Formats: sequence, structure tokens, C-alpha cells
Amino acid sequence: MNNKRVRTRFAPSPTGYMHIGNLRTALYAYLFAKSQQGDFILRIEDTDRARYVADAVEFIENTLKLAKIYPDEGPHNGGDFGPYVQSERKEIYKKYAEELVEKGLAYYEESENGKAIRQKMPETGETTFYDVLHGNITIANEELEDQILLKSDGMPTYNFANVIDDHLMEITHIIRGTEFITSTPKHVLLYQYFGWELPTFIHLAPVMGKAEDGSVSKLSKRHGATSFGDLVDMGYLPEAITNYVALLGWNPKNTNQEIFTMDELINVFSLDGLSKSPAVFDYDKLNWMSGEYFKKMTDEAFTEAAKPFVKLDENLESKRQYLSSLLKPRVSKLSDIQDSIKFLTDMPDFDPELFVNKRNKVTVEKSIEILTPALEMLNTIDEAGWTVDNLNEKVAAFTEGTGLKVGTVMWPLRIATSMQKVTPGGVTEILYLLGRKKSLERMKQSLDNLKNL
RNA sequence: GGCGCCUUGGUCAAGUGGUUAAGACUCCAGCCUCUCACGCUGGCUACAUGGGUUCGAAUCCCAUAGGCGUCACCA
Repeated sequence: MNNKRVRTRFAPSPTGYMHIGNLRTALYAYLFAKSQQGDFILRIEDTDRARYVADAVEFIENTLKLAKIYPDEGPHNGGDFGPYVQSERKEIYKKYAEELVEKGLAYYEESENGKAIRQKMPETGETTFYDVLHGNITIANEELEDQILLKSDGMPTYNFANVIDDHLMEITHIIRGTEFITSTPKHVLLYQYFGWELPTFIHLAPVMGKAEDGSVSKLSKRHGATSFGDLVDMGYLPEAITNYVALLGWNPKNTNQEIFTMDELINVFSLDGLSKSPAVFDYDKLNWMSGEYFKKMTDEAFTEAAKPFVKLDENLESKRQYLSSLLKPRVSKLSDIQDSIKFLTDMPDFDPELFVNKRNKVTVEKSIEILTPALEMLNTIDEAGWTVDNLNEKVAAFTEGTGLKVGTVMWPLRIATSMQKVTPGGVTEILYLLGRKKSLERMKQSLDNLKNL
């Protein structure tokens, strides 16, 4: 251990896509740096010309911003160790690769593509490195192949560029996925060739996905959404996603708290809370956490967040916020809303079975018995009186007058106006949302249908 | 296949030689209730297997099995 300022980096290649696993890696690197009052660097690894995607850098930056991960240094953040895009550092890699050739630790290789430089590996012995999560990892040198350092197009390979840059950018802790464990000895050898101090390695277990058949594998397309953007599009709050992802493979010490703001995360984060075994992405848990975030929001904020996901007709539009307040405690993702309120616009098909409810002792006959006077009563309430409070009052008084149990009266009324077993809100809420005219029409229609059975 | 990593309930996970093996999600039951949801209460389900070491093992060691990763002029 030393007292150097902690510096971590997130080094994605510029594909126009932010996999959940990558986001989590970025998050952990960020949390660790910030928890140590250190720096978090964004570096773009675009040494594969064939994979270049336009605007990918902006995409990555915007995604990180959405997730509230703010780089101290990066392509558009400046910093003393730039450039932060590898394709702009070509000359640097070339210089170091040639230095290795001069030292006899690397060699040129001619092929039809041109001239490349390969790293010379020791043929005997073994290379050991320390990983915070896994302890010492040893791999026999004979397992290592002479790898390409500089490609024939002049670009470095990941295995070379990452070592040069991490050293030059004074990265102290390398946080990345386990898929790099087996190539780390090659990197370590490179550090040794140059006589550079080794950074601390932390290899994260992958994020897995569960397929329909129950099988588990690295989270991929077959599991549905796999990127941060996909999840945002589904109507999960960025804060909720980040919070959930933080807990996928990491747990705070000495607390059972699960809902964290970014600042709280920074405060409690520590490397020893990281788990070395793979974690399965679980929508059930995400849904729960997402719901927790919604419940904490003000009605105004929730209404605003839901806006892009909910198209309302003129009538409902004027009651948007009220509708939101009903939806807020029952929603786990914004994209579910539209379906759950469809019945307010389109009356579902008549189904007499829905009127039958054992617990509330309701039958078709009973429904007719209740709906007939209820309709008359509601008819006497004028447009001005059609408010939630007044409706509540009138319906309660009506119920009392019947001498029946509340549930017994409310059930048929709600079914008659919604024709749906489950609704966001009770009858009075529905009556209000529907408006006087529509409510009375629906109720009369349902009553007629019941009588004509 | 070689090499490497991983293995506590369905899922996320506490746990670092002595615990009734936490907690959360899911699921189930009950309460609350104008449905559902919320909230509250309770419940089901776990140390992969086999050997050691030890008075004592989820915790240490060794095998086996399974899963994952890696063996690119991709990262």
C-alpha cells in the first residue's frame, strides 16, 4: 500500500451501447475513486478501426451522466494526461513498442498486411499477480503466446495500449471484468519489461442473465434488455437502475440498507464488499426497487417522469396529476402504465362473470339490485358535484342506505364502470376519472347487459 | 481440450473455526381494505458432493462435479 492519490478509469470501446455489466464496472471504479477522494478517468479504447461507431463517445458520456457518474478527466473533461482517446495516442504506443524491440523483448513480424510488433514471452517460469478479490493468481509462462503489441495498421492492441495508458495516466487501481484475468500476466510482463510499478488489480465477476429455460449465462440479448438504455426505455428511473446495479455484485458492510443515493453509495463503498462470484440480473428485484423510487417521488415529479410513456385523451389530460397519484404506488416501470389505464378510454368487453365475487357476496342478481338504485342516485349528482370528495360522500351515504356491506356495494359499481377485475383505484376514483357522462353511460350499459342475460 | 476463475434458499446476499446460518426480492398465508397495490404480521426454501485437518467447519486443505472465462493484428 502506498499513499498515492487513487486514480481509476473506465475504458470502454466506443460501441453505441452500454451493457449493464460495463455500467457496473464504471460505477464501481467511480465509487471507489470517489470514496478515496481520488480521480475517475474516462478513456476511450478505439483501437479497432473496424468497430468504429459514430457519436459513440458522446453516447458513452451521456449515459454516464444519466447514471450520475462524472469523470474527472476524459475526452471532453480535459485533464493533464490526455489525449483520452487511444486513436489519438498512436505515436506514444509506437515509441514504446519500438523501445521493446530495441531491448530485445519484442520483435517485428512481416505478413501480407504489413509489419506488426510482437511481444516476446518467456518460455519457462510462471507469472504471478495479486488481485484484490482473488488473491494471488499464477499462470505458467508457457501458456502465454507472443502477442501482437502493434498491429500492422499502426494501432496498438488492447493488451498493449491499456498497459501504456494505465501507466502514463497514473492509474492506481484497475477495475475490470474477469474476462481479463487470463491476459493479465501478459500485462504484468509488460510492466516488468518497462520497469514500471504494478497497479492494483480488481477483476469483477460478470453479470449473468437467466433464460426462459432457467439456464444462466452472461447477460446478453437473449435475456431481453441488456443495456442501461434499454432499461431507461422500459421506464425504469436511471437512479433506480444504478442503485440496483450497484448491489449486483457488491454489498455494503454493517448495514442492510438497500436504497442509496449516489452520495450514500460513495460513502459506504469499499472494495471488500465486492463479491467474486457471478450475479444474476433479477427483474423482480429491479421492479421492487423501481417501485420504491416511484413511491418516494412527489406526484409532480412522478407525473413528469411518466409523461413520455403516457398518452392521454382530452378528458384524462386535465386529470393527469390525479391519475398519476393513483398510479404512483402501483407501478414498477413506466411502460406498464398505458396498459393499466386503457380501460378508462376503451371499455373492455362485457363479462358477467366479473360481477360474481364470493368474498363480497356479490352475484349477477345482487348486482342488478344494487346498480339500479345506484344509477338513479348518481344521476342526481350534477356536473359541478362530480368531484372525488363529493362522489366519495354520496356513494358512502348510498351504501349506508342499502344496509349492505361496503364491499358488496362497491364491487358491482366498480365492475360496471371498468369491466376489469383489477383497477388502479376504487369506484369513486374511476367515476371521477371517467367523468359524469361516461360514467353514467357505462353503468347503464352494464346494467342493461346484466338484465338481458 | 489446456489453463484460469467461481460454487450459502428460485434470485441478490450476510457470514472469515463454536450463530436458532442475518436481511432483501419472489412466492404463500393472515390483517388492513371500495378491487389491485401500499402498509403490517407470519411462513416455505440454502452452506454443490466426497474426503481430510480440528474437541468443533459454511468458514482451513485436497479431490470430484457443475457453471463461467480465456487461448485474435476484438476489447
